[in-house]
Amino acid sequence: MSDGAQFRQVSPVRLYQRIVEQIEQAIVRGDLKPGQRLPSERELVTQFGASRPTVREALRVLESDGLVRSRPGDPNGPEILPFSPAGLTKQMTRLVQFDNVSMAELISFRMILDGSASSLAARLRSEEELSVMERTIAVMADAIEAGYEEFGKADVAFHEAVAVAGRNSLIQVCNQVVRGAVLALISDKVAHAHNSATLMRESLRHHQEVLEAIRAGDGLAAARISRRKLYEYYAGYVPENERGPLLALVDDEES
Amino acid sequence: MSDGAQFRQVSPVRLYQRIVEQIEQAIVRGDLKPGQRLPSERELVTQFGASRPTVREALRVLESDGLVRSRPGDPNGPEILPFSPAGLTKQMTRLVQFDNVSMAELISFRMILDGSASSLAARLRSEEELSVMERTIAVMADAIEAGYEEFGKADVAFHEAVAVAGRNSLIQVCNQVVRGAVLALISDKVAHAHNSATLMRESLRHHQEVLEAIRAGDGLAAARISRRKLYEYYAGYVPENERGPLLALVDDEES
DNA sequence: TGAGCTTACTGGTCAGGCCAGTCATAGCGG
DNA sequence: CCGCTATGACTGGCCTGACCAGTAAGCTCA
Repeated sequence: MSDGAQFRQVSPVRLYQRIVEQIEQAIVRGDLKPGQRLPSERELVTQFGASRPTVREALRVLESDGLVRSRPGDPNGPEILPFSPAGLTKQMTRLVQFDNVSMAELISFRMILDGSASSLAARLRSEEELSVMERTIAVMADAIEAGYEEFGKADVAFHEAVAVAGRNSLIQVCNQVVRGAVLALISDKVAHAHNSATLMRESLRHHQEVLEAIRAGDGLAAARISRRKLYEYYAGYVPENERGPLLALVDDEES
Repeated sequence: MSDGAQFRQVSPVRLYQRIVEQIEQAIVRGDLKPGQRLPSERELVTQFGASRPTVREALRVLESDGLVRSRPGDPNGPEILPFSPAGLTKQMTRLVQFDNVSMAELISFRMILDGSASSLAARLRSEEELSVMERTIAVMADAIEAGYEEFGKADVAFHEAVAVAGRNSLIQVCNQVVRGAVLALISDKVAHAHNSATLMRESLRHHQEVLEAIRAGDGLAAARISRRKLYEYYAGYVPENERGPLLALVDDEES
């Protein structure tokens, strides 16, 4: 068949890439588990039959991908790291900076993710998960006096709990990433503006409403409240003429 | 204030990282635009005051991040690449393989993204965008005889058009990434299974229904149909006892 | 037994070199 | 005059060997 005779573009594979692939696959396969150590650079040199600079290039790439970490003088060699979405966050942040993704799109995306997570949580949550959410909200209430630092942490914990109850770690990770990206863009403005007991109390109330909807198993309401809450919270950072898509999400279930 | 006196953990910054940062920021700032060239390695050595292995480590990291590309013998030096979500895809794929994200979660996420995109598109689409979608559907219809290869391309094009009309490039990119991850997991099974005119015709009909809902401006219907379509298409790849969360999404707007 | 020193490692960095490839250009033949 | 080819000055890919500043384990000595 002619399909099988098609040729793909080739690109020369560098030595260091082969090394990266081997180590990467060993980690993915589970042959190398987090916490375990790689042989020392000089030992890898003999195992791979490449020179030290080449081995080091591979290690630098793996390190930049968040798979391993080298520490000078460590006699045990580079450490295999547990998975972390940090790499995803980095790429996502890059996407935002590069492709000039607007604040509006970012928040729109958060509304979608958070709304979906709440909706799923409303349908799938167990009793224990519900009580975890209640506890995080209690922490939020206590943290109002402690300042935005503490409050923010509890806020994040609540959203994590919702995402967990929604049975979807992708939403969890993406939401985390997008939240990070949003904060990176408005970090200076937000630090003081949100350090207000009034705002925090309002935010707390919104969270409580979401929790109520989740408890009631009302996915639509949970999603709607989540989205509206986010819109009210962040709309101020979006130019007025770009708020259309956001409002479309707020109205989503009502028309 | 005591907040200001808090110390953060420090980690020794390697030389190559400083180089990566500088080049990275130059790209982000726009000082270096895609297509432009970096100085040669030996020139960078003098500019950064580092040795060639160090400069090369930095270049390898940038290359692995998809920011630049080095070609042997190229007298113009490494090329600045246009942004591509390939890095995101790589990280997302890693997330899937590592954190053992299940097929169910992947598809659940696609249903959310695609549904949201359709819903947004229904509310925000312009007439031109509508006609673009119509054209891609026409291409799909024509491609049924040409085999799944062509059909798949047109399929992707339709979803792209919807995402564009939804005014959210994040959805676009994420959807693309997740679709890639799904295909990577089931590529072998899907190649022949989907190469069936019956399946393609059914898929085409589903797409037409989505388009109708978008044309009518009915966001809810567009989202519901999108999700249902994806569920029917992919449910076979998900173990039965994991389909609960997916069904929760299908029923989402009906209860 | 415990505190301090020695030593054998580790990774970080450098200098310099060889090779194969690419490309522009100079010089050739037409 | 034009087109082709050969040359040479580059490029990146890779290697060798070396030095340094750390770490940590083991040894010595009080």
